[in-house]
Amino acid sequence: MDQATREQLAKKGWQVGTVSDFLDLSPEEATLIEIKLALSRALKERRQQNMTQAELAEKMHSSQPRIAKAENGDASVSIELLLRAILATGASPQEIGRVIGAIGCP
Amino acid sequence: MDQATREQLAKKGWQVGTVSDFLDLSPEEATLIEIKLALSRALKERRQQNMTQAELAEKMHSSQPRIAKAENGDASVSIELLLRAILATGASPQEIGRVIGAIGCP
DNA sequence: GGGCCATATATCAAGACTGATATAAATGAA
DNA sequence: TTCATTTATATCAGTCTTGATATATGGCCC
Repeated sequence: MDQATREQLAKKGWQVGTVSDFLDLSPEEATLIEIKLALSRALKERRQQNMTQAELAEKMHSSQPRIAKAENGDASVSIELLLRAILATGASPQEIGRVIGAIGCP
Repeated sequence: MDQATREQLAKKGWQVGTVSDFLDLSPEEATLIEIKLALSRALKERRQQNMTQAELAEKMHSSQPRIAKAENGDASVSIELLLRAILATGASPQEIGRVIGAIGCP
């Protein structure tokens, strides 16, 4: 993860323990964050093709502000909510598998 | 999802709203549960090849009882913890992607 | 400019998830 | 069987995530 990415993450509330911890995330922690970011990007792409944040929120019994946070990779959004949202856009497990499997593949 | 699967789930605490709701989960809710179950099965397989529950727990700063619950598909375990555990066994995003992508593929 | 829609940000109480702890059950070797 | 190891179950206080709500910003047409 490069420095620019880290600064972006910090702005969105990502922190693991102290700030100094944040400077060297374990590979596992970094991968987990990458999974979240990949899911939020995929969510945004899929949702934009079919509906508005408010519509998706209603469909999945959540709220528009929470979808906004999910799409922006906010740290307060769980993977669980990201997956629920992506599934609500009509994605299949296969599509989700592809999104996660593509992480780190140049 | 067949009847036997449902009965197993009920025993582990899976419920969405009331029991009657549980009898007809939305496809999205069902898929989310299938994702969790697939991840917990994969976790158990991978972990057993290399280490004990206690060892894995220490490596990822969790506890042995929580790993046990994760491997048994307990409803009180989040996808987040499942992923952290699988990553701690050394799995790559690609392997996780395969696990999720294989859901529903006979 | 104003009005309208979509998205972003802030706050908060209620509920879910967590690690820790204790303990019980299973497994297996001697 | 007894003992050691591993795994399962139960409880609980602290923390994190949630939906709801209010509000702010941004774009776009008139």
